[in-house]
Amino acid sequence: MSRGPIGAAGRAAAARDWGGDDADCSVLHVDMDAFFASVELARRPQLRGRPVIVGFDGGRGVVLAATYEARAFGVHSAMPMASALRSCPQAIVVPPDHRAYHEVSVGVMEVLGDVTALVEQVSVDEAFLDVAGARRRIGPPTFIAEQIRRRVHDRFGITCSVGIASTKFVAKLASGLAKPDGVLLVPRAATLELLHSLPVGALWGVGERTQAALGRWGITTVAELAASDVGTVQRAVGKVAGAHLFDLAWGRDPRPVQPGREERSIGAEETFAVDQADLSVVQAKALELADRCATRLRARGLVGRTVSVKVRTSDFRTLTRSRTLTTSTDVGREIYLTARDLLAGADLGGLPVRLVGVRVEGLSPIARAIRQPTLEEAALGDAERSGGAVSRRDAELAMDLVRERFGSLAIRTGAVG
DNA sequence: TCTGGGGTCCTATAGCGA
DNA sequence: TCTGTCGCTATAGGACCC
Repeated sequence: MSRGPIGAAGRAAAARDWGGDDADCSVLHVDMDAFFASVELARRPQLRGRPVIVGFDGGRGVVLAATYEARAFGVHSAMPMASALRSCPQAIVVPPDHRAYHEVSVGVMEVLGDVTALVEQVSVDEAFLDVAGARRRIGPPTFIAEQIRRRVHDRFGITCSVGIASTKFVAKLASGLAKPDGVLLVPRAATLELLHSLPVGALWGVGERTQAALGRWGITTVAELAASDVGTVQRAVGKVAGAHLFDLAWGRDPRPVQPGREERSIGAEETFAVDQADLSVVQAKALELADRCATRLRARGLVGRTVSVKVRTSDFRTLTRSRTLTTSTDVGREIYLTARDLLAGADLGGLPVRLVGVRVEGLSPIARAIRQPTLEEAALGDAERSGGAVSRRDAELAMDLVRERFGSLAIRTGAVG
């Protein structure tokens, strides 16, 4: 689901055959092609060959994924749905089904896990593999790549592209160039020639702002970045990012493939169909979102210590406020009460609210954390608590069970005073 | 043209104790 | 004792990615 910063001409030049020397090329980047759209097509073969857009029709939605037939009309992910439909009025719009995508994602990761244990999942539709070990057991990286592609296609009816290189960044670049439905090997010896043929925007971490910042220093291509000195790059974009970009431009990327990275935060946010001037409506939404966060925390056996809220006002400005609790929690009501407090303290300049979000950070496994009683539980006193009075957390755990059995709409938290 | 929702990581700043 | 500073933590905001 990448949005290529590399122009068509640059792509054609860079996507060429760079030779077959795979010595030292043990990093694979596997990336599903138009993932959400492909899953929909696999379920509805009658849509094959037609421009399909995944997203919500009407309202304030954006394009989540588009088939290559739709992309031919200039449609790309993150584009507002309204402008996508102006460019491609004949497109078939399919609402997203995240549960289905998650299921396929889990299956694809299983396929990758059969190759090696060194799999680092980066998002729902992509992962890095270190096949240095698997190579002796299975075969050369290009063989492994084709095997993965065949298995994913046979099992799920979707295609993926694989980049093979000596570093994560170049492997990712290669998978992007291989798209759709291809494999690209970039031998170590060819790395610099490839990199130095690209615009700076091709570097991982260089978006619109960074590109503009580098542009002010006359740097528009990776070759120019590599030719300037580190100090200049650092003055343009900051110390850490500057050193990192300079390294990438010279093909240096020491980051290893890291399996099993832990989650850092869990959050939920929602954009209102119409901007809300009524704070009580915003609070009610915050309650729902806090509840969603808590349910997900409990499902993963995690607790979090910092609660943060995000508010986007009608002028599209975003404001965040956060507070660290004395003890970690997975209780929706606690998260909500903190969020409500933070919302009340935020100065929105009298503007209506477009979006509200709640996020819990500073996560740790509940087994490692000592969960303190909530304020309410503490108020009940030890005797009552041990004597069977229902704690807030127990009540929410019971709700989890009901939701699991009867669906997420079966039970909801009421407005809290 | 009018901008979602899930995240990660970095930077600046401020307060605090040594 | 006063002051500067270092390191740590919390907080706010921003850029970026898919």
